[in-house]
Amino acid sequence: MDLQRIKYFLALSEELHYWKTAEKVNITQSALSRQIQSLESELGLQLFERNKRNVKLTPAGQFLKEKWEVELSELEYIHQFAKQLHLGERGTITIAHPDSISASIMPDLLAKITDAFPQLQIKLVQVLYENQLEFLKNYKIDLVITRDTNSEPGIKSIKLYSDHLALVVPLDHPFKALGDLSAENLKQQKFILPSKDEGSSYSEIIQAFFKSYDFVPDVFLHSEFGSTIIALVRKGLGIAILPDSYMHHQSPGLRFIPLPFKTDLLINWRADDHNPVLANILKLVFEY
Amino acid sequence: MDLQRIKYFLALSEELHYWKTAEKVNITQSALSRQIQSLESELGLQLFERNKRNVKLTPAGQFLKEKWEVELSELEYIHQFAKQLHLGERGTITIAHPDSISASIMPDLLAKITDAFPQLQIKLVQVLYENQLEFLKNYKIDLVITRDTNSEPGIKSIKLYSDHLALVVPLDHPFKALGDLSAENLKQQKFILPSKDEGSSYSEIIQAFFKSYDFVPDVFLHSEFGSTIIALVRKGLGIAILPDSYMHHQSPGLRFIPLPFKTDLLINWRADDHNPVLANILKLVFEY
DNA sequence: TCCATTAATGCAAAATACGCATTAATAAAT
DNA sequence: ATTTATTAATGCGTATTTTGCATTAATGGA
Repeated sequence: MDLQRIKYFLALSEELHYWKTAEKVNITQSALSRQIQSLESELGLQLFERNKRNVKLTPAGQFLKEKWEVELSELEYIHQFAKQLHLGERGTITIAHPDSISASIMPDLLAKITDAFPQLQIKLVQVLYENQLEFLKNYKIDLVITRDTNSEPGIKSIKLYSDHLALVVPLDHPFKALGDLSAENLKQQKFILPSKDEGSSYSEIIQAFFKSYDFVPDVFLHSEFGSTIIALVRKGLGIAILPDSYMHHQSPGLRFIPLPFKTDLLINWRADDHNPVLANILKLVFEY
Repeated sequence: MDLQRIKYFLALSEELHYWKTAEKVNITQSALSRQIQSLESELGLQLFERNKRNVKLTPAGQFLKEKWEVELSELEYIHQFAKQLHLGERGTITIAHPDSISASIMPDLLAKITDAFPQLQIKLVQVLYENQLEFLKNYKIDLVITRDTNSEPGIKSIKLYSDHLALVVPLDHPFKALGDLSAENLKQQKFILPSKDEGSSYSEIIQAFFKSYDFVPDVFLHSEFGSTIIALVRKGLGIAILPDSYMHHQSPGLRFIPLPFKTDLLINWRADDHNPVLANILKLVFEY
């Protein structure tokens, strides 16, 4: 059963006149007549009561007219929706990102995405460092922003941005600028640091920092969550080293002292993921 | 867009294998391949991600699979329903009938109808004598049972049944049988009769009855409704002449004395009404 | 009774769909 | 690295379906 036939039927059911209908739908009267006939024989019922003079819907025809109008418009909507999925203008994508950029890069990126593709559904999730690539491979997430390069086959990634590291201290702390730091006074500080594996390259850079002052820090506490670390520093429980993206968070009472160390942000996705939504988002990211 | 194509698509979306699917739907792999291709080009989107080795739904394909499954089953249901309308196994018909047969012929007839066509919706309405044919012509009712022949063009009718008239008296009334009636004692009775026009031929028969005893009745009250008349007779307010179908009503305390007069019941419908439901009901009625 | 209208139909041409055989890409086996 | 097996796509000739034109036949109105 061709949907075009149903459209012809609907046109005829409005006009109730073969000639006029045929003209309106741009076929000949003979073609229209046969289309209706084959529709009737396909359904095994009569759609119109007709003689050489009049055309009138049967009860079954009337019923089908009403129902088919609804079904066809539903189908049209469905096809349009599917087209948007195809173009990557609709659909869902799940993104994992580190807490550190939730107030800096992420809002900008998300604004850009929703601006370009307002129908897109974006799911943001927090994924522990150790699970990131596994979740990506298992289709639990489609895009993950990390601070660590990966060498997995099948996972593509590109550098998105470079962050400076910063020493985070309370406002009333004696450290005001990079020059205030020395091996001696650093030794007297209590440090609150990220867990060893919250982005291993990031951890390594922090180690490098301590090494440059040639001492082993007194680590008071490890936390995986930057916002927790910031709260602890604000309460005066210690000082921290964080990517300076955190400066964009609402953090009164804190001073960020930039350090000459950088940490990269990378965006990762499955190489074989052909979801058009992903393609569109990557396009936006690359423009970034 | 042919629905058959969508069915092929759904089959392939289950199997995800052209050969197996083609075999299952009884076409060659080449035909299936082209069906899917033309479906894709019709929709302007890709349904499957495929190379020479693997077949996989795209997001749009996955979406359409789910939606089309629903739509197709809805359409199937609709077509089946329409088929039943065509066969007159479903649909609505509005029937008007006189009160007199609501406890005799009507229950039998309705039982027969619902037995043969359990899906049919029957609307029973009361229509005043004077409106019966007008309502029938104006499509307010489809079938009307009357006690009067009609000569309207475009209205067909056949005789359904013949009723005897009966004299209706309270049990304690001196009239016990037809022999008890005479011109003298009839004159002393108060009569409760139907309105002059509640089926004119019926009225005429009653007039004929009185004429046969050669007197003019003392008519205490006219009513269009048989059940009202019966109630009044039971209360002793007078005696009545009614079709003996009323015997089938629950009417304790009454005696029906059959009279040698008959009144016909006719069933009427529009000659040009091709509603299959009507045809089915008439078929049942004719068997009656 | 005649005329105008109009849905159905015979027929040939055009368009479409199909099956067969083959090709080409790719994953698995050696 | 090379071979083999699998399998979706495709070229081509055939079969089927659909179309338009012209005509027919039924019907309501003058």
